Amino acid sequence: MSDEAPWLDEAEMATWLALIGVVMRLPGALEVQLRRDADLNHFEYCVLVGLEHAEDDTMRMSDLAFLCNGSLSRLSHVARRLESEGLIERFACPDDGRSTLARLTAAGRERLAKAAPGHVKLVRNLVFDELDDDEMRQMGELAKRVLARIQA
Amino acid sequence: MSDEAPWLDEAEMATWLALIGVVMRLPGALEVQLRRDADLNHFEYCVLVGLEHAEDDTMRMSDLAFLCNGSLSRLSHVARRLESEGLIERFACPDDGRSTLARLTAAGRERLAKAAPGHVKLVRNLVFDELDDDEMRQMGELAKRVLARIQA
DNA sequence: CTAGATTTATTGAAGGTTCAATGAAGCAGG
DNA sequence: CCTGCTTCATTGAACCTTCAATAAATCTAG
Repeated sequence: MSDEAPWLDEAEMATWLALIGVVMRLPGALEVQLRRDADLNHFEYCVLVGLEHAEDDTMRMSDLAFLCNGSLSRLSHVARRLESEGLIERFACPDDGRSTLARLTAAGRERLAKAAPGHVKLVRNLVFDELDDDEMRQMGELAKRVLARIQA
Repeated sequence: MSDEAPWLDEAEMATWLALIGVVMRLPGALEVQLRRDADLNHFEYCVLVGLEHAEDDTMRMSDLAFLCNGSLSRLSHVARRLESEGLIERFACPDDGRSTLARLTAAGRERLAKAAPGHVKLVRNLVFDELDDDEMRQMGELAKRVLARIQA
């Protein structure tokens, strides 16, 4: 932990305000579309996408929670809702009796299909259409390095 | 709204995952410190900081909500809590009968003083210590442009 | 001038997230 | 083995945010 200069200078403050602005506003912007097109919030969408990209559409709860950048408790509550809607199913892990596996159902895949096209369009519209290829890669690299610190 | 290519290529996806990771995890990381040091969540902290930087420590509710990247309804609920703790006070705007002004109290300033040093340290630790000056400015510029799209 | 539209703010209800507690399953050392 | 420690997951309560409804003040078009 750094232990120096008390506050941020002008350039740092400008950067921080822009970053925190994106952090605070992006989820809400994404959720408008997801709610309208597929009645999902952003975290629910991440869960379904995470499963879709996994082997056999199946993943351990705790791995899924990490992938989706949420707590296990949060995922557990969300999984109950998604399961009650038939979008995922849960079952005991054969290899480790402590673990639960979650799997995307056909209905879950259909729901995802309703959300995804509009979601991608929106992501392009909000982020990628604004950046050229160099800027996009630079943004990714910087975000990746900051993310590594947050996760540590 | 762009209306092209259906999904993100590999580099775009890597960028998106890093960006969304920061977006999802940063608030939680900040709140641990704020809760510990000053029993505030991040939005409450933003409200107090916003007022501290304003003329006469006073700002219209709707301007404050925009500055803090939240809805007016959210601010209204939070303002009730902060006011009941004596950290801010609210009063009618003399110029426009529809508006309410919020002002930071002495107690609010003290509470902020408990939170701020640790908050700045954490922000430096998570973000600015990772970036050199060029990278910091680049990040700020890119975030600013993306934020402009989100706000529009 | 005034009727309707807009801006500003608050409120209650519904829904989602966090936090702490609980418990089951596996692991590690004696 | 069996005791304590760790991992994995769920749960309920408390808390926070969102959404829709409400209402007051201001603006605007005719």
